[in-house]
Amino acid sequence: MTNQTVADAPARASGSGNGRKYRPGRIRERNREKILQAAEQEFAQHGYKGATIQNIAERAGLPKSNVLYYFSNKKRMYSAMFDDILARWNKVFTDIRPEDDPAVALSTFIRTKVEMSRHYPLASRLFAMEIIQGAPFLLDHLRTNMREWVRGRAEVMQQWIDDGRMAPVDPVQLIFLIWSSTQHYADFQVQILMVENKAEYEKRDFDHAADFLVEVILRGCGLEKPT
Amino acid sequence: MTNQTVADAPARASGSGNGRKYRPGRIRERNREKILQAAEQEFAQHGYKGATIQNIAERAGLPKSNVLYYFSNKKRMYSAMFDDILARWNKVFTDIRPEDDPAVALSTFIRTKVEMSRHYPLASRLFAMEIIQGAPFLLDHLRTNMREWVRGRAEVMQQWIDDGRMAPVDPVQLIFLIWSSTQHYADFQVQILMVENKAEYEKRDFDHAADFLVEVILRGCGLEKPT
DNA sequence: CGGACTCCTGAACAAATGGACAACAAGTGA
DNA sequence: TCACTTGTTGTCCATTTGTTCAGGAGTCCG
Repeated sequence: MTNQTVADAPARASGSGNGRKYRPGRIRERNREKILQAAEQEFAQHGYKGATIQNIAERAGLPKSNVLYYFSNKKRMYSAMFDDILARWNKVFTDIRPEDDPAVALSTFIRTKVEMSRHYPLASRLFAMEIIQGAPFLLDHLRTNMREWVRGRAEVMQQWIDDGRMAPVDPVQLIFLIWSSTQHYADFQVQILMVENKAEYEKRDFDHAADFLVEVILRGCGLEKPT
Repeated sequence: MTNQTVADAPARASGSGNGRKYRPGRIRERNREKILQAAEQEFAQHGYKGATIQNIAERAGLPKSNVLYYFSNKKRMYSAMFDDILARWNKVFTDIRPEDDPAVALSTFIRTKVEMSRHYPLASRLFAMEIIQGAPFLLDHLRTNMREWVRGRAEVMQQWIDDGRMAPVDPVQLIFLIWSSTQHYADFQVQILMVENKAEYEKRDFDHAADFLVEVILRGCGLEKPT
């Protein structure tokens, strides 16, 4: 929807029209990035309504007016963030094909998602927040893109099942299971750390979690951990 | 922590001291309940910062001032809610013992949690929100009660493993897996409904989900679905 | 240098927000 | 009924919030 190449910045800048061509400028890109990063923190922590532009500005180390220069209002800023995040995600997700080995494919899927929880915990929490709040901004995305995505993967899994290559479990539920269990490490980080009495995550924690999930879920699907 | 029998209401009512004994009154209980229910909706949808007393009042069908009469401020109202919810939860959770059958015990655990997602989706979302926001109000609860709870269950499971009654999987991770996968149906309701192209949940959806989870997770632990 | 554009920001504002309070209404036990 | 506690609510207030705006600084190209 929103075009994110040039952003929507000027908003009320002068007439534009047909002057000399002008390079978008590096400053724009740099500040945009700084702000979006700050926004990610703030929105992930307080949700859409709870987040304040003032706070975002402070996190970014800029005056509020400057933030509003780049994103003319709160709503647009919020959308822009999701455009960014969804683009980032789309880049990572690999396809699965009927001729793939189920064990390898599922294992890769799980490990990829755990890595995402590790590298982009804020994005994960942000997404969780948005959904819990009723997905006012992402409803459309869920209804179209995500539904298709799930349908596609589920069909491949069903193929595997029909070919007797894995146990007959509901593929859609399986996707939900993988989503929830992997995202959990990002969304409920605080809870996990408290329960495990740790100050912060280490790399090996994620490796351990991924190993566990791969083992249990694959076995649950009648598969063996790939070598 | 907070005593919830008489609430904190009067706040600035006259001296109290030693007048005649006075019955707490039914009105109090009824309104308190109405407000807490409204608060549950509002806080679950917008988080602590995003929720407004005005909105809660409207949902409860009362003037804002009246709401503030019962809960002298926002923070107290939020805590009171969690006192309620945690009490409700504690009532439901059954213990597990080393001599129990692992398959039956885990199966019951999973089904109970799915039922909770079905009956108290707001509470689940509320809890999720609180954790995502960094658990400012529940940190202590996580660090003490919940940690102990997990430790206890994990010990029993470890016992089962040592006795060769289930596959050697990390018990703590297993608890996280069950938590995340079952809560998912409450917290990410909108996403699931959109992806499955449904308007709302039906009872059978939860039954189906519970059956799926029991089957996959139990098999993942080297167990067989109990009859 | 000069002009055209981008970038920056303090000030101002209307609306919303959490909360205080005082006056009043209703309930309760004797 | 009376004395006292509990319940109700309109009004007020300081602060915060999203957003506008006008003017000024900075940057780039010829």
